[in-house]
Amino acid sequence: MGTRHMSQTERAVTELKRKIMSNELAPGSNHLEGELAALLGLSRTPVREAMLMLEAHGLVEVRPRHGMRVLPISAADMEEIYQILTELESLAAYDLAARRPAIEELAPMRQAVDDMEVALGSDDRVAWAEADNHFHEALVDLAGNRRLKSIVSTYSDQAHRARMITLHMRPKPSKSNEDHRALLKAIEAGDAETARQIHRNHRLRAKGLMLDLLRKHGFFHV
Amino acid sequence: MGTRHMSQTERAVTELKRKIMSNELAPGSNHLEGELAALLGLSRTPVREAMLMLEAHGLVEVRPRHGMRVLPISAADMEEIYQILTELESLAAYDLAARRPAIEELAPMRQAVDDMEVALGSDDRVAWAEADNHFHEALVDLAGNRRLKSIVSTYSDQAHRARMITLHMRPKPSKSNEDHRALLKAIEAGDAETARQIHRNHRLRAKGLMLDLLRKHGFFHV
DNA sequence: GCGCTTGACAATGCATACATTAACCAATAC
DNA sequence: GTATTGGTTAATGTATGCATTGTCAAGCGC
Repeated sequence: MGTRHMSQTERAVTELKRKIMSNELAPGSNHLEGELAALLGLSRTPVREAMLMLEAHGLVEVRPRHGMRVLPISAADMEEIYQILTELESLAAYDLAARRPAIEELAPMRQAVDDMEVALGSDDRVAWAEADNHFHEALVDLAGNRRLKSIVSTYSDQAHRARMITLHMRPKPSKSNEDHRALLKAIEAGDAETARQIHRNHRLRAKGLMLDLLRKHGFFHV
Repeated sequence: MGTRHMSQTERAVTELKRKIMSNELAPGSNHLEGELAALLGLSRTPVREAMLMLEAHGLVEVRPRHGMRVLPISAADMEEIYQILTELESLAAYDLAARRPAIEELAPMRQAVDDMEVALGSDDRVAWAEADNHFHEALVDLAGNRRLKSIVSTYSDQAHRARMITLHMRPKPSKSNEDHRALLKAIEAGDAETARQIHRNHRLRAKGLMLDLLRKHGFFHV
């Protein structure tokens, strides 16, 4: 891996983000600049910069004298996030369909759907989730709005922990795969409005499902 | 003013942002850490942090050895931004209407519309633009999705310079005021879907108008 | 004249030093 | 027991120092 030319700040961001996403740094926990610097084997300066970046990405909150606090994600937070993702990804679906992409451009999306199909067959939820991520990522990628892509990526990261929790509680995600195939078809047909509707409904259903699970299982925060 | 308890970093962010928004720092211009530190009378550390924050807000790009570059905003950038604002503000309109706010909650929006009416009468474009900002700000504020509010605020800032340029080229914004009144009515009636449509159309029209002006007057960047 | 190499310079990335000040705790007053 | 005050401590905010390294340009070969 090309960690050779990474700045210390980047290293800190990457490493801290990994630790947060994997719950190695527990939601709600506090971490002082000095601690983290020692933990990562760096001086406070790059750690401090990394903390500010993570704060900008909504993963932590920096409170003077208390270090950074890993933000818990409540059901209410997830609702905010899913609403935003719903609107923006639906827009991406619309735009992508509207610009009538060449068939081969859609290869990543097709690949992702195929992978999801396989994962579904062997009930490998982790593989399925990964392919699902690829699908959504390819969608906003191909839509071509760089800012939209950046926002979606930020909030997908925030949602990551919650998705991992509900992954094993939800029913087999076969309906999702149908949605994805249908979306792909609408995009291929250049039917922008249909693409938007399909994806919007897909996201709305996913949102409802996730929130139900989070609330039912008493996760007021993650 | 409470600039007393502001950290130097905050001061730097505020001041640099002001300079960028007012074109005191020209789009496309480059500025080294050292220069800015001297300019603001600080050491490089808080300036450096401020640069990173402005980069996170999409106003500048930091390139090692070249300092920060004030990002020009092209018509293509404005299109991206307006698409995002359209979707998210329309969602805000929907949500606000759906939660049937108390009449007095909407006072800021009503006030903004009144102010716009007055400004329109005396053809005071700057005052009109300010009131328009208040209206949109109040809308996303009242909708209650904090993340949505934060995104909209970020991208509104990015659009600021372009809006200021087209402000005096556009026709008298009377249609805007009609839209705002209609939106307010739909929200009062709790008619979420109508509110969404009205605001979406409002934004789409504004987008088209602005892009036409930018392109017609040869502003490939601002 | 054009492109490549080389070397000096200077901007940066990071470490560290230091003053400030908020948080905590103990002791006191009520 | 609770609230208030004052002192101590340590985390931060900022400045500064220094090694690294990318940039730029002059000079060289072609």
